[in-house]
Amino acid sequence: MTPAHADVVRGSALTRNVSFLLTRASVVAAQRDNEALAPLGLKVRSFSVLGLALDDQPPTQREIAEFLRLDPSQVVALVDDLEQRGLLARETDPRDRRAKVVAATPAGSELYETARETVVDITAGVDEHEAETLRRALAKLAFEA
Amino acid sequence: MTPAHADVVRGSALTRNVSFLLTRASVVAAQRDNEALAPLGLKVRSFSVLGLALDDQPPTQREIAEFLRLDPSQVVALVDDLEQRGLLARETDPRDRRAKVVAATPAGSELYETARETVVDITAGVDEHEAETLRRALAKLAFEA
DNA sequence: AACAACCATTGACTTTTTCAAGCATTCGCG
DNA sequence: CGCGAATGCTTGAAAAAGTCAATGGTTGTT
Repeated sequence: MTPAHADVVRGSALTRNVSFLLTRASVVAAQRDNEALAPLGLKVRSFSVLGLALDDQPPTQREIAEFLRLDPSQVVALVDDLEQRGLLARETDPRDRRAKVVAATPAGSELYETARETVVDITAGVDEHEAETLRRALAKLAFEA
Repeated sequence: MTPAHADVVRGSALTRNVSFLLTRASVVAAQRDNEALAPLGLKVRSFSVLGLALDDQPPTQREIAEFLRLDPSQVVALVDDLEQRGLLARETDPRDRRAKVVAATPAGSELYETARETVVDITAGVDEHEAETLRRALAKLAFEA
């Protein structure tokens, strides 16, 4: 076991800084999730894209980019990868032929399901009421743009 | 105003995924903070390092790396920059001459103070009780390694 | 019909992240 | 004590992620 060197610093004012806690928590979560998803050939990014593509009314790439706060060009790469693996498909939006709707294939939704089981819920150590307040507060911060 | 394209996707299951909310919220926060800090020549990273160097018992680079979850080599670059600008100083730790203790200079702590005022508190729209639960829950997630 | 706005894509470029190797120092153990 | 393993900082290279401008096809507006 590492002798918790970080404890020295634990008393820092940063510990009460929500921005800092946010980034540290998200890094911790992302590292864990990426590790869990690696065997499936996914990362949190591709996992999220797959999840969005699963919707009844699948999103366009632009919507994905906005939702995930990515540059559209990054979405291209993500979708390219998942499409080549047969996990989702691009279709030009009939209502706007510039846009491409991204929908998961059966294989994609199947993989997503196993992936979802693989990723342990991060709020395991938190009680349900607290977890719910957490979700609500985070959602507020995440979508306050 | 943009017609909130992302709303289409707002109902996605991801919206209840804490990991996702965490990363999205932290990206939003980081972008805002970076923007606010830019005029001072700081980013959230350097701001954090400065904050840690302000402690009564200043940390070593290794401790900074661990606390910020960065690779030690990244800390080198950060400290290099801040040191060249006279905002902090390296001193070899008398108790372990391999390690270098990083302490803020007066100029550094002054800049940190103005920086702290510049960065608007992200929990402005959240009531205090909720903010406190948020902090507690985030801390749990952030340090559960 | 013409023009501006918009989506997806490409390519270039910068920044961030991740690794491995190096030197100096410390620690544990014989 | 002395020797090898481990640790802390530093460097440099490679991979990944982020940013930005330009292009082709399409839409919407005038």
